Amino acid sequence: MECIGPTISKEEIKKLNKILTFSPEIEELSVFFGLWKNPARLKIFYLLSIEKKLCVCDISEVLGITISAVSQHLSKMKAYNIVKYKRENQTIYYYLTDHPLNLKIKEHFIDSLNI
Amino acid sequence: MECIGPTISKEEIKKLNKILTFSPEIEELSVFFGLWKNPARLKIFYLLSIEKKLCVCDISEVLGITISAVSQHLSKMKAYNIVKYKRENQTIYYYLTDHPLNLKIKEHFIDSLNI
DNA sequence: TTAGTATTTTAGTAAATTATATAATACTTA
DNA sequence: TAAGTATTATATAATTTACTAAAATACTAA
Repeated sequence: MECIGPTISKEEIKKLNKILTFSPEIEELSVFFGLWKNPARLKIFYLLSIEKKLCVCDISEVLGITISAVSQHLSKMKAYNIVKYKRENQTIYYYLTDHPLNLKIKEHFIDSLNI
Repeated sequence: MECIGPTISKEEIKKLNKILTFSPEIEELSVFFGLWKNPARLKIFYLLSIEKKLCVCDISEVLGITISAVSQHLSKMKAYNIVKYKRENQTIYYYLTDHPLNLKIKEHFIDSLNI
């Protein structure tokens, strides 16, 4: 079905379209939210906010998914600077970064969870 | 590969597992973030925060996607109480609700977009 | 240097997401 | 009531996601 009668002016439409057609900031935000729409990653975030540092193996045990799956989640989170890691002997510990969006997610969404 | 040596105790693992295995709040949050991981829905949200009310046809023009696609996005957003609508003659206008998570998203993420 | 532990990478698959096109529905107004 | 406009619902195809299993890599410590 065609769009015959928009309720805002052609100019307004053109202006808004221009603003939004190429908007890297929105794309970036979208990717960022994409990371949080996954319950496993939300849980990892929650765990790391409590325990400060954990290894892949710990998280795998707690969440009940394979180490491989956890590693892949962490790798995605690492790519967006949500977590970092440091090695201590054989164990690689992951911990949350102080990425500004991280802080917002924690403060406004995670900390208010009633669990 | 098996997990032989977790770095936290069996009790700690069991406790955390119990907390997280069934956690409707996290599932809910996950669904909510899922709504914003889509750039089109982020843009719709942004548009509605500027224009206050818009019809499917307006949004379709601005975003350059079919009316059908917009309608489906709005329907998903409606289901989670992000938008409501009211009919005025033939036109159905959508507008943002004051859902508390809505306000947080707007205040902390949308308003700080530099576009 | 070799065996053992920890983790990542790769490959494959099932499920979810997002878009389009088309059909159906809802309402207005001539 | 019939024609026209606006919107939603349904079916489907393409893409993305998220998991597992197995192979590869990285490091430690005997």
